[in-house]
Parts: sequence; structure tokens; C-alpha cells
Amino acid sequence: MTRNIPEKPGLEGLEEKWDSRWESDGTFRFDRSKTRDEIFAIDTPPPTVSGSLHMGSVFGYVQTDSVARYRRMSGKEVFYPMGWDDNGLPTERRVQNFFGVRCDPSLPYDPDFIPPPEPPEPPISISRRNFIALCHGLTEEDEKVFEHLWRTLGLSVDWTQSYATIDDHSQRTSQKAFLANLERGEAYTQDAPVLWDVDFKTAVAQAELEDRERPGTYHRVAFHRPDGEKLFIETTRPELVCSCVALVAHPDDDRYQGLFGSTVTSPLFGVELPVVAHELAEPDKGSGIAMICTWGDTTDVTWWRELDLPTRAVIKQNGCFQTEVPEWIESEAGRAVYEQIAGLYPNQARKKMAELLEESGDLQGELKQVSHPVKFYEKGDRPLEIVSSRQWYIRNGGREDDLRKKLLELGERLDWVPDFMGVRYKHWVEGLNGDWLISRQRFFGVPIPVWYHLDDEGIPDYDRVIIPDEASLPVDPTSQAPPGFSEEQRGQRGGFIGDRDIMDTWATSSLTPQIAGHWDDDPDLFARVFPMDIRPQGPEIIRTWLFSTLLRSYYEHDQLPWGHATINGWILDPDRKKMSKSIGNVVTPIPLIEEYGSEAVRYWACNGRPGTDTAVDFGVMKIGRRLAVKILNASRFALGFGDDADPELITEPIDRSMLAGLSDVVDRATAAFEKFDYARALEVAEASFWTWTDDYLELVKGRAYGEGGDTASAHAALQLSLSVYLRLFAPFLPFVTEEVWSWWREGSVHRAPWPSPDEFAGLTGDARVLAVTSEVLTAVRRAKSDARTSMRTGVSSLQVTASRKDIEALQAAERDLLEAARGSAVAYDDGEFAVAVVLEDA
RNA sequence: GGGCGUUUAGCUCAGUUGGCUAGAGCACUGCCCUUACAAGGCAGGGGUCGGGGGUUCGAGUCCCUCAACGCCCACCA
Repeated sequence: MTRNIPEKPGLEGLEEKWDSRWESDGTFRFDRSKTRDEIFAIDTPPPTVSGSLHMGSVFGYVQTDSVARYRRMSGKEVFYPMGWDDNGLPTERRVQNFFGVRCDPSLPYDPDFIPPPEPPEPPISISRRNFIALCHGLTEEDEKVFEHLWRTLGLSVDWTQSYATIDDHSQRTSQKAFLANLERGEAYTQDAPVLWDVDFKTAVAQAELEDRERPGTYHRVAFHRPDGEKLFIETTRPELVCSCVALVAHPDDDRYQGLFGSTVTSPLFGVELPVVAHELAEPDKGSGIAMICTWGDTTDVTWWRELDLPTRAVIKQNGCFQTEVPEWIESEAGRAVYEQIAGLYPNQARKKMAELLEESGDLQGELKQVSHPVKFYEKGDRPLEIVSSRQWYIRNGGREDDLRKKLLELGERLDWVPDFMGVRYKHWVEGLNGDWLISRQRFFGVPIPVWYHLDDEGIPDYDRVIIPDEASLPVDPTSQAPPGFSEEQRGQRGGFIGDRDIMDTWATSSLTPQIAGHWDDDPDLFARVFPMDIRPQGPEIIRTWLFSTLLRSYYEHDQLPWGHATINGWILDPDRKKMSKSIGNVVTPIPLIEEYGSEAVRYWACNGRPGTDTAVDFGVMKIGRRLAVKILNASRFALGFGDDADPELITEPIDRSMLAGLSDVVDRATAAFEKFDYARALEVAEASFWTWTDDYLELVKGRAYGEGGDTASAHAALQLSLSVYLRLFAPFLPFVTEEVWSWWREGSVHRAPWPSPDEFAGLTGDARVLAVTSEVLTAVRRAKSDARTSMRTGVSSLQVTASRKDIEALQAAERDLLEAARGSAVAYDDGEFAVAVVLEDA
């Protein structure tokens, strides 16, 4: 074909040019006529669109894209969808801040509502429906920003296969799977103590917790024995004395042997409490005896459950002490004390209680300041409280050993890349201590698709769940009536109420293979892509996304959702610190792409080893940019001779020697990619490429220009090797390789076959020829460099001492060597390798 | 408290099953406008492979131990 090689090729504008061409040509469109064994399916992580764009967003996605492109070139039809995770609390928070609004479900819908141009302070309250409309609107905008970034970076996604976790199809899939869990008994509802965020007013799950080190104060508080003796406990939460249900010590603790089975009374409140024994009580912690409250921490919950203690909860869902005096405080004095802390927040009540205990003489010694871990919701700002509440759960093995074992076994069958990541999964599953809490008392999410019967007194019967017809999904039980009822019966005796909760984000995103593969509405497609080949994701969401996806797949399909889990590393800022918004060291990708180009940013990302933490490194991006420019220039040279030369013409030993080395490079890059080690594949290709430009191109140059030797062999070898290099680099540098490919080839390099050993069949020679010739050339260059003279300076005498084998190799390429060295003759000597060079006078 | 990972040139990192004088790029030094490329090319200096033991003919590579850093988990009285 005619070649159209620009005079001064450059990188500018390649991203836009090729993104729109790929889009119009449908280059990455998934061909669903292929069968499962011909398909490589990727369970793409749906990014949280309300989150900020940062380099972490780029890193893993580019790595996965390189793998996708490799698989596509090696003959697989790649199923590469893109999803948006827009459902859930992060979006609500962003909408609240962006518009200055709060959701108040008690307000009526205002069809004319338009958010103020500037977020008002204080925020205005709007109805649930208005709030959700704002969420939808804003996420659509956020998604556009992400899509633009992905396109600029050259992700080879099939954009016709995209979804959002809040769209109708995702909601239907999510509700359908939930109802299937419910029918099989894998989902259940229960009124129990849950970890509760008082600001967001929602329950949170074990996987969303994080410990933060917070200051606390030990109070040494006296309880009273019947004989008047004081029994001291140490607590950081004296405000919970009123909710105390027992004291506990270790069964083997000699100090308290005589007390087990007896009772004490609480200070100030005078409530009679048993002293009990439990192994979890630690003799060397505090005084060795602790108060059990309902509930100060998760240990309290364990004790309360295992020792079958009464419930005396005082902290309500708003985070405050209940206003009415609890009925278990019977004494007048006690009731008067409680009134002083009624309605307070825990930290206020704590101070008050310390004062009151001090006054009554029940606080002994100085307060002791300590720093201790406190449980927080990972997105929250205040310590979690434990409150009693009705919630929905999915069984996850936290309470059933058989299920836990099964899930551990599935984790072992999964191929983890890198393999040590599997340990994180194992530890998480082994450490689960309760079922998966999936209900959230929030607004922007997939509704829990059930209603409850109301009995004759209008009390909900949570054992009589009403479920929707599958055809009606997705449903919103707060605005739709269940089958067999009419809207008028909502809230009426003998009628129904809808569940007002939504599901946690993970309860929907745990179904990404089913959503992307259309399990719900396209079983033919689903059978072609499921189970998927890879799940690429970050290490921090193994306990959430990976685990929950595996769990749902086990329930629904009794198999692993994918063959491989490829886990990327953390992104660190240029100073190797973890990037976080609060430190303010977040590096955003757009300016970097503008400065260095997409190829450079991709090169940086693909240099990060699988699973290895990687710092943002502008130096590496510069190298990537240089590599891309080099490809343009070297291609201009290799293709600048106008002819299409037949590989059959490659006869010169040094050409065949070069191809021998390249053939080996192809083998190594292929092997690396097969193991998902894109970084090694890049490294191997790159190292070889620089040798090709530095040495081979110099050695072949004269012959290529027709200054002696087999010109056609040079041209053919240049073209074949360039074709191979372009394809080796295509997964990493998709724009520049496509650009060069377009100069002389039809179609996209990204649909061209991955280089195979067959292409070199009968064309390779002795790899030593190029290697040893390059060594001599380097020696000549060194001589010229030492003499501070130009590389064009002629060589009047060249004396090479080498082994017989190397001399033979050198003789095979002598003409090319002399041309590159600017010499006229070489003299050889048998012996240890040495090169003597005499230069012509300048 | 437990687990995982990292520790190789000033910086960022490679070093696959132990094997010839430990590699790359950046940075640094010197040279070169050479007809693919001067926002380039060529050449060069630079490391007791975190510390300490051990196995081996031979260890950056295997074992033990210690340390620093990072991450994950843990019942916070």
C-alpha cells in the first residue's frame, strides 16, 4: 500500500484522533457470536463516580487495559464492559455538599424544585424524590467526566456494554438476586444490636469499619457489694453505668472467685447486677473485672448474647441518651441522676457522670488518659454506637462453619495475581464474626423489595414478608403496593407497609458479573461470558467487593465468578506517601495527561508490577513519552525506503541474527502476559527495542541506503521487526502504535495478531552475530568519544581480538560493521576479547 | 497482639528455578548538529544488594534472627 509518513511525526492529537476512529470503526465492539472458550471476559470495577479523579483511578485500569489488548490480539474476543458505581452514600454526600440540600423523607415531592445556584447555608431540606432526582442528575455528569478520562487514556472498553449500579437493569438484577437469597433462606431479617453511625443514621457492616486511635479516659468506678465493700472496675465509658447489666471477670481469676454468682449494685443508680464469668474477660486489663453494658462495644454484644443477659439499651438512633428514665432504674435517687444525662450525647453524658460519681465518692483516684482504638464507619466522623435495630442480613459464613469452609475453599481455587493476595481473603473470611448486614437507612440506592403485613392492630409482622412478582422488578415498596393490595391499604390495619431501607452498595456491586453479563434478561449472553476470566481490583476491597461477589456467585451459580483475581498495588504520591484528600497530596491525572501525554501516563502505570505499591513518578512518564517519540522516529526510518519487501529476502546474517533475538523477546513477552505480568512484557520489549534502535539500526543503515550489501534483506528485516515491535507495544502505547500502523497497514494494530514464533520460521540466524558486532561498534564509539571527535570520523585501523567463534560471527557482518564504524578493513586475532582502534586525523 | 508486603547506585525500580566481573532509566560527567530522532545521540563514573548468623564449591537469590517502613486484621472494659 502507499505509505503516508509525516515529515515530522508527533504525539500531539493522537488520543482524540484514534479514540474517535476506534469508536466509529467499532474496533473494540464485543462480538457476541463467539463462544465461551473464544471469549476473554473482564469484570471491570465500576468506579465510584462521585469520588475524585486521582492517579489511583488510572493505575489499575490501564494495567487491565494492557491485558485486555494483549488477549484481543492473541485471538480472544474480549468482553470489556464499563460500569459506574453511582449508588449509595458517597453520591448522597456529594449531592448534599454540591447543592446544599438534605433529604427529609417526610416532605412531599415538589415537581418545580430547582436547586439554588449556590449551595445555601444552612442546607435546605427536600423530599426523598427530589433528592434522588438530584443524585441521578449529578452522577450523569460525573460519569461523563470519567468516560472522557477513560477514552483519553485509551481504555479499549466496549462502550455499548456499560451500566450504572443505580440503573433499572442493575436494580432489577440486585432485587432478583436478593429475592432468590430470601427464598433459599440465605437472606433474613432480624432485630439485633448493630453498629450505627449517628450522623448518617444508618447501620454499617463489618467490612466498612475502621479503627482510629482516639484519646480516652479511664475512670475507676466503684460498684457496691451487699456487705458494703466496694468493687472497682475501670471504664472509658462511665456514662454507660446506667445500661450496665452485669460485671464480668475471667473464670480462673482468683480475685473474683468468691463473687461469681453474687450480686452488686451500680453506683448512683442502685441497680442490682450479677457478677458473671467469661473467658473473654482479661485479668490483666484494668482491674480484671469489667462492666457489661448494652452496648458499649462489640465485646459487650458477645457477652450479652452468650451469657443471655437482659437488654438495657439507652442510646437511641439519633446518638443521644433516651429522654425518658429507663424502667429498670427504680430508686428515686437513681432516677434523678438519670434525668441529668437524659437526651445528652455520650461525650456530654460522660463528663456529667464523672462529676456525679466524684461527688458520690464512687470515683477513685485520678483519671487516667489513654489512647485507644475506637470503631468508626470508614466514611464517618464520629465513633459508632451500638443500637438495637431491625436489619436485613445475608449469611456469609460468619456464623456457620460449613459455609465459611466452603468460601475458604473457593478462595483457594481462585488464581490470585499476585498469589500472596489470597492470604488477605483467607484472613478476612476466617475473621468474620457475623453475617453481612446489607440494609441501610439511606435514600439513593436499590430498595429492599419487600413489604410486611400489618396485623389487626396495625403492627408489622416481620415474619410475614410480602414479595413482589419478578416481572414487576425493580420495585420501590415505599411508593408501590405489593401484589394483592392496593395503595389505600398502606399503613392500615390488616394492610401492609413497605420496607423503607435500601441495600448497601456492595449488595448490588457484588453482582457485577451478573449485571454486565445480563444474567437477568439475556441468558444467552450470560452463558458466553460467565464465569468471567479476570476480576481486576484494588487490594483494599478484597474484603468487600471481591468477597461479596464470590459469595453471591456461590449462592446463585455454585461456582467462582472468575478464574483469576488480578490485584493492583497502592498508588503513593511522589514522596511515597499514601495519597489522601485530607493530606492534600492527591495527584490528578488530567494535568499529567496534558503535560506528558496518555502514552506516558500509561507507560508509568504499566511499569508498576502487579500488586506492587507504586509512586507517582514524573521521571518514568518522561521515559514513556520518549519511548513513544522514539517509536515514531525509528518507524520513519524503517519505513522510509518505499518498498514492501518480502521476508523471504532476509538473508544477511546480521538481519537473521537480529530476528533470532526478537523471536526470543516475543516468547518472553508472551509468557509474561499469559501470567498477567504486563510489566515484564513491557520491560522485555522495551529493552530489546532500545538495542534495536541503538545498534541494529546503526549497523543496517548503510546497507538500507544502498551503500553496499543486500539492500532488500535490510528493508525486509526492518519491516518485519518493526511490525513485531509495534504489536509488542500496542497493549501499552495504543495510540502511537496505531498511528504508525496506519502509515503502512490496513486495519487496526489492535486487531492484528499478536506476534508468534511462526513469523520467524526459517528467518532466524545466530544471535551472537548482532551481539558481538554491537560490542565492537561500542568500542569504536568509545574510541571516538575518548578522542572527543565526531562519530563520523573515519577509522584507519580496526584490530579485533576475539574467540574463533566470535571472529566468525564478526566476519558474517563485517561489511555492516565497517559501514557503521566508518572503517575500511578489520584485522582479527585469536584471543581474549579486545578492540584496538586507530582513528583518521580529523 | 497476629498476618502480609517492602528494604539492591543520590532517586525510581528490574534481578524468574542459587552460577561467570550485580542491571536499567533518571540524575551526574564528558563528547557529538551523524541524511529516523538535538524536548536527540554516543560514551563514562557510581552499589560491602537493611543488620547479624547459617546452609552451599558458590547467596541479592534458600533458612534463622533482628530492625525500619507500609498495608491488612484484632473483643475499644
